[in-house]
Amino acid sequence: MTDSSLVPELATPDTADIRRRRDPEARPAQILDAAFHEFGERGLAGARLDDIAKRAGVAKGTIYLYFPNKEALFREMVRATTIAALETAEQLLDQGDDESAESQLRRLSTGWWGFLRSDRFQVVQRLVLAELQHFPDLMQFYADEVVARGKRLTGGVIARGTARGEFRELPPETAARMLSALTMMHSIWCSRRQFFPTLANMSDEAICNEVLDFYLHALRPDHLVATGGASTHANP
Amino acid sequence: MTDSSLVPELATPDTADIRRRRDPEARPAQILDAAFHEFGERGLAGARLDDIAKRAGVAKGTIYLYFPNKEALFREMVRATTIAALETAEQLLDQGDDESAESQLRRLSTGWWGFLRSDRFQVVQRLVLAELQHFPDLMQFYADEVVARGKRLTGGVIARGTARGEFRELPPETAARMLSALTMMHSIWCSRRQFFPTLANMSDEAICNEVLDFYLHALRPDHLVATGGASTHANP
DNA sequence: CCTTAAACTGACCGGTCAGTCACTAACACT
DNA sequence: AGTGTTAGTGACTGACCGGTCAGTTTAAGG
Repeated sequence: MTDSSLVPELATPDTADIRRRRDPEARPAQILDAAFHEFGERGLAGARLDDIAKRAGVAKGTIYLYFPNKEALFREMVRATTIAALETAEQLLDQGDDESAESQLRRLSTGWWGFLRSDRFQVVQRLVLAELQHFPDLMQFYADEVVARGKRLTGGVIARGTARGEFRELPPETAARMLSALTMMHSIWCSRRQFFPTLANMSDEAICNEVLDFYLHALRPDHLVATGGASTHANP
Repeated sequence: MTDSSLVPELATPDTADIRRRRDPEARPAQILDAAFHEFGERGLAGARLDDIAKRAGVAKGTIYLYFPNKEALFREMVRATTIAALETAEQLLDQGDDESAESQLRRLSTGWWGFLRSDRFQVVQRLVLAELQHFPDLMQFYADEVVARGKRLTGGVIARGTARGEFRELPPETAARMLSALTMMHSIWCSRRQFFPTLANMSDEAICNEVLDFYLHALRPDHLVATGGASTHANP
C-alpha cells in the first residue's frame, strides 16, 4: 500500500536499518520489546502477532523461529520483567546496615515504588491482574518468586525495626503485606490518573511520600509520643 | 434435531422448565447472570456469546433481542453491579449518628468488605482492572459513581472522627484513599488465596479485622498514649 | 380450530487471526 | 562463481466467532 510502485528505489533510502538483518542474537529482545507494547495496549487476547511483528520490524514467521507460540511469548515477557523486579529489590537491600530501620524502609520503598511505576512493570501488573489466572504455573511463579521474596525482604527490614524498638510489635509478614497493599494499589491508580482528580495533581514522588508517611505512622509504637522531626525526613 | 420424532412426549418430562420460555421479563437477568459467569472466567474478549447463550438456556440470537451487542452486555453488567455497590454503601451509612467514628468506620468497612468479597464484585473488579481502560466512558462512570462516591462516604466518617478528636489530623480524602487501597488490594489477593500461604489460613473476617486494626492505628492521634482497651473494640 | 404477532432459534456469513511452509536472501566457506 | 547452511519472509489455511435473519414455536384472541 506504500507508493513503492512509484519510487521503488527511494523507498529504502537508509539501507542501514535493513542491513541489521542477520543478527539473530538481537531478535528475541526486539520481539519481546514489541510484545510489551502490544500486549500492554491490547491484552493477551487482543494483541495481534502481525502487529507485534510489524513493530519489531520482522515478519510474522520470524517470531515463530524464536517463540513456539503466542502464549510462550507472553510467559517470557512476564518472566523477564518479574526477574528484573527481583534484581531491583535485592539490589536495594544490599546497602546500609547501620542506618535506622525507618530510613532503610524509606529507601527500599522509594526504590521499589520507582520500579512499580516503570512502564514495563505497569504492563506486567495489568496482565497479571487480568490474565494470569489462566496460567496457574506462571501465577505460582509470580507468587513464589516475586511476591513472597519481596515480602521476605520487606519483612526483614521491619523485623529489624521492631527489634530496635523503632516500630511497634506486629507480625513482619502482616506489616509487609500492608505496605505492599498501599503501594501496589496506588501504583495501579496512578496509571489511571485521569480518572482520579486528587492523584492527577500529585507527582509520583509526592504520592510515594504520602503513602510512606501514612504507613510509618501505623508502625509507630503505641506508647511513643510524637518526637521532634518524625514526619517527613529521616537522616541519621 | 432432537429425537422428537421418537419420543416427542417423553422428551420433555418436566415441562416446567421448557415452559418458562415466553417469559421475556426474565430474559435480561438470565442472560446477565450467564454473562457474569462467562466474562468472569474468560474476560471480555475471551467470553463467547454462544457459551453465554448456552448457559442462559437461550439461543445466541435471543441475546440480541435484549442487548445490541457484546459490549453493551458488558456495560450493563458493570453498571448493575456498581449500582448495587453504591446502594449497599449508602445503606450502611444511614444508621447510627451517635456512635463513635471508629465504630461507625468499622461497621462501614466490614459491610463494604463483604461486598468486595462477593462473587459478583470479584468479577467486576477483575474486569475493571483488566479491560476498562478500553472503555473510557465506562471508566469515567466507574470513577465518578463508585470510586468518588465511596471516597466521599468514607471521607465523611473520617472527617467526623477527626473533628471529634478520635483520629489524628489528616486530609479525609487521603485517609479514605488509604483505607480503599488496603481493603481493595486485600480483596484481590483473597481471590487468589491459593498462591498466598498466609492468607490461605485466614478467614475473610480475620483479614478484614487485621486490615482495620492496622488502619485505625495509623489514624490514632500522635499525642494519644494507648489507653486501656484500645485495640479491638470501641464502644462508648 | 385458525390467525396473528411476538418470542425465539440456529444455520449461515464474513471478517479476523494464529500458525504453517515453500520459498528467498544473506552469509560462510571454498 | 559455486555450494551449503542459517535466517527470514509473507501468502495462505483452517478454525473461530460476532452478528444476522429466514424460519419455527408459542400463546392469545377470535
